Amino acid sequence: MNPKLLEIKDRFVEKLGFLGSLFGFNKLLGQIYGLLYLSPTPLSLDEITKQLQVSKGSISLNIRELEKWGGCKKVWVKGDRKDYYEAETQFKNILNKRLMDALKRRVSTVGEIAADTSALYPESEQTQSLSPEEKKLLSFYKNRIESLDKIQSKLDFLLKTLMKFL
Amino acid sequence: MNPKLLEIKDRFVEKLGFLGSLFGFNKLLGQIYGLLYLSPTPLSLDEITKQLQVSKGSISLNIRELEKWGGCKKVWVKGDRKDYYEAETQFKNILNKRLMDALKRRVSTVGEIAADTSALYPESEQTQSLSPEEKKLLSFYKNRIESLDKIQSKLDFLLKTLMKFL
DNA sequence: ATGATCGTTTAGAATATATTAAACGTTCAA
DNA sequence: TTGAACGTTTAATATATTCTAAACGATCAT
Repeated sequence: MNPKLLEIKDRFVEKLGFLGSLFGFNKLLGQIYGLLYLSPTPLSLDEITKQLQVSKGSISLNIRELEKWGGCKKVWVKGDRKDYYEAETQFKNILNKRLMDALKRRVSTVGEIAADTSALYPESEQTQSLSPEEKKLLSFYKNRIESLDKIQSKLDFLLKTLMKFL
Repeated sequence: MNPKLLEIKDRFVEKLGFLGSLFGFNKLLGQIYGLLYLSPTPLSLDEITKQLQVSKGSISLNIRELEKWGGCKKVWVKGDRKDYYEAETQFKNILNKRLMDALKRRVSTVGEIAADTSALYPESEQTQSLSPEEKKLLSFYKNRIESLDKIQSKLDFLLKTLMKFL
């Protein structure tokens, strides 16, 4: 391959690895995406392995992860047994399918914390036995935990709004 | 401390550690935030160390990180040399001050990749010496990299819109 | 059937990250 | 001017993550 073009590709792959790690993915996952993104044709595991100089196992693992996130998809190449992959270039799809799901799941965790913790609140009979300071502290806890719950609803709304824009 | 209340606090702290790691922070950072969030009064490094059973060094490191993200702030306690911290409870502030900055920085990285990589494009004279297939590949690269740049603008717009909602 | 070619799994090695304990510099009170 | 009380830094350790190489099962051509 022409050294100039190779340099572009390598640099791009490197940067996408960095971008991936910025977003909390494995660096290799980002690199694979970069490689597929700059490939006019689908690539097989072998080719990816050769181009990135990484073990087959790692590629196998990360490309499935990438697929799970909607970053690439398997394509069938006539007359070849190998699995071929191509990049999902519609960024909208990647965002919608997976990233948003993950984001929503994270946001909902906020609400789960409130639900989970409030299950530990003492029954009203038990509350009687608390000292005045303890009663005060308990209601402080309740207040704070409740506002966390409200935040969750807000974030939820924000996400839904955001998704309509995409 | 009353065991019932202690249990609530501990559970809450644990969950916030988990939440923190979900969002790519150090678990301890989340726990510290949880602890401060459920404390009616500001806490000193020592108290945090004692309550979380973690070394002073770790706390020092992570609380500064937390502060950097707008999750807590130092407060002055009259007559005490120690640093005291309290949670930032206005979630809006945390989001605005730091999380959004970080998100914007990440998004802008996408654009930087395009700028950085396109700096490697060969000069037009050099392009002459490329074979027809190479020329084709180069324009393919240019196309893909350009669309990445467009995505960056879109994301940028989305973020700005989102921030207005907050 | 046999062997070659796939992708996957896995146990151990390599690497990166988080944590501790101790040393350190500063500040302040005596 | 000491020394005690702070928060920070750091070097070593512990832990978690990532990666490799080899084993494996499945599929296909012969």
